Amino acid sequence: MRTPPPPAGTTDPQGLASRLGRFARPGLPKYVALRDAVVDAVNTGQWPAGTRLPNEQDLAAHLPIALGTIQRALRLLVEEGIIVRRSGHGTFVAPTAIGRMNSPLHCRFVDDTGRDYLPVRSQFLSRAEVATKGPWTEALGAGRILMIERLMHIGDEFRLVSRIYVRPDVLPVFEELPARKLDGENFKDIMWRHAGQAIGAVQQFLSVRPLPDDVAKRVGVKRGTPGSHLEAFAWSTGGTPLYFQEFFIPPHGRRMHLPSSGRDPGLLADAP
Amino acid sequence: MRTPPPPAGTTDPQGLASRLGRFARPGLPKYVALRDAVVDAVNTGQWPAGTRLPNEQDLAAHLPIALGTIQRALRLLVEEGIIVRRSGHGTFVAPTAIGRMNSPLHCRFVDDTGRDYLPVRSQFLSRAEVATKGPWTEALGAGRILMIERLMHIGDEFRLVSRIYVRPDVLPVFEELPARKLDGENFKDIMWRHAGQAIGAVQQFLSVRPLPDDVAKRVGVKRGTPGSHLEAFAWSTGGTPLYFQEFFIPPHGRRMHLPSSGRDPGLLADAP
DNA sequence: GCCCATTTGTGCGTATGTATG
DNA sequence: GCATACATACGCACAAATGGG
Repeated sequence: MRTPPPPAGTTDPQGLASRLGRFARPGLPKYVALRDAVVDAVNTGQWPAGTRLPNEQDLAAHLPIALGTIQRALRLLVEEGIIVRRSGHGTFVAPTAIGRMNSPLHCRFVDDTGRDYLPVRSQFLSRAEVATKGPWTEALGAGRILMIERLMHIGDEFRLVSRIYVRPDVLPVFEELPARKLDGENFKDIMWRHAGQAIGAVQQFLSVRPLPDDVAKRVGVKRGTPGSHLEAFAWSTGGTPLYFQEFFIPPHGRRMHLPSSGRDPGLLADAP
Repeated sequence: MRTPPPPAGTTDPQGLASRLGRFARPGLPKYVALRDAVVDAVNTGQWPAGTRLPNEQDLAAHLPIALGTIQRALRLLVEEGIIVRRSGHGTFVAPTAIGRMNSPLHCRFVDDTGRDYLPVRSQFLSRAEVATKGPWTEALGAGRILMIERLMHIGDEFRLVSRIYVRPDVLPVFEELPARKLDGENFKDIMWRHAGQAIGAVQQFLSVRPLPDDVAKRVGVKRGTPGSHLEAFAWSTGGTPLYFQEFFIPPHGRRMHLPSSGRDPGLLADAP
């Protein structure tokens, strides 16, 4: 009998072994394949937060991977914030593993307590193929680019406009899904479940200038009101560009929590 | 004869061995000690950018550290952006190693070419001990806190106000240095040379609201003009809080490049 | 184009130390 | 004290990338 101190259940090495088979490819380092297998198990919801992983010895015994390599994969997962480990205790899926991987950049506005975020509701505005050049072409390269524009309602306090640019050949979901599915809360879940890739690096740029007229109208401020323009580029851990996203943010009374690359320490309360 | 393809010179394992002695302490993992020794050599300017490090075999042969452990330290340094490595080529101090470590968050505004930053000139405004509570107390804890306020001139185009909060017991330089030394270009160099710690994590918050009146006056915009308020917390790799910094940014025509945690891929031109 | 030395990158197996309950 | 499990370290072998002859 094994003791599962935190919530949730445990995981058997066998299950991971079969999963590993789907990710192991010739040329791909084993520690990457193992990481991918774990990420997948977490992403698909099969290993909810708090799930206990087998210990290092068990993994090394039941997988065709040496202990040192196992450890390297686990270190990688810790750095990415997917799992947490405690000496003499065990290895567990991190409390917020899914959210951290899936949406390093959705709108997080800190509430009055400083320990939580305001609820966000997204409203689909438009989806279009863009042919013009812009920051998105720099990042995503040539080829077809799809833009999805949404209006984000932040805790019934204010609104902002978000535009995300993706390559439909990399993320076909965006083209295939009916417009109404692009609406609502679970946008990001849908999105990264289909991408299946973890974000490796994020680059962000901020400018402060009058909001475009159409945006000002959407978010309900006077024409010419200055606001923040936040641009973000995201790459997978493999280095392939994933998306370009821009936000037009009118003046408001909240603090927006910007994402950092890789492991995100979370809110200040539980900072490193 | 060894061939040093990039600029600068090479390094001998012996020199590193003596340096390592100053960092190795009982209880401290060897890979951390080696990392610290390299960081120190780079920070003190003794290994300028492009300096070639000995290869893995040499290091393992001349240091009391096994190859696997050497590799772990070098991986760590790569993740932190201190060194760059190329198979079959060698290990070199990264082109911008100092800048990246020392100032993950100084004002970087992209110029017209999109490949470089505008020149920044900083002007000392005031230094004071703050007793009031604020975001800085959350991060830095109780105890004395020193605030240094500066006016940053961005490429003769506009100005912004920067305030940095530190604990004088952690970074005594800030208290000891005469005010005129806190002025000018080399502020950040002075600063992190004395800190000797690499930044491990950065957390950032953005709000958009009217600039405080005193700030508006300093940067030369009308009272009540909305601007961006950027707050940043930085921790060392060890997890101890290093500083809290805030920027008041008026509307302008440039893109500010926000720092990301850990290794920073640089400008878009040389992104991953 | 091809071989070859150099150097990094990956993987294995083992041993030992340290934190936790 | 004791068992468990993570953490560090060692030494070796081989694969893959690079650059020069």
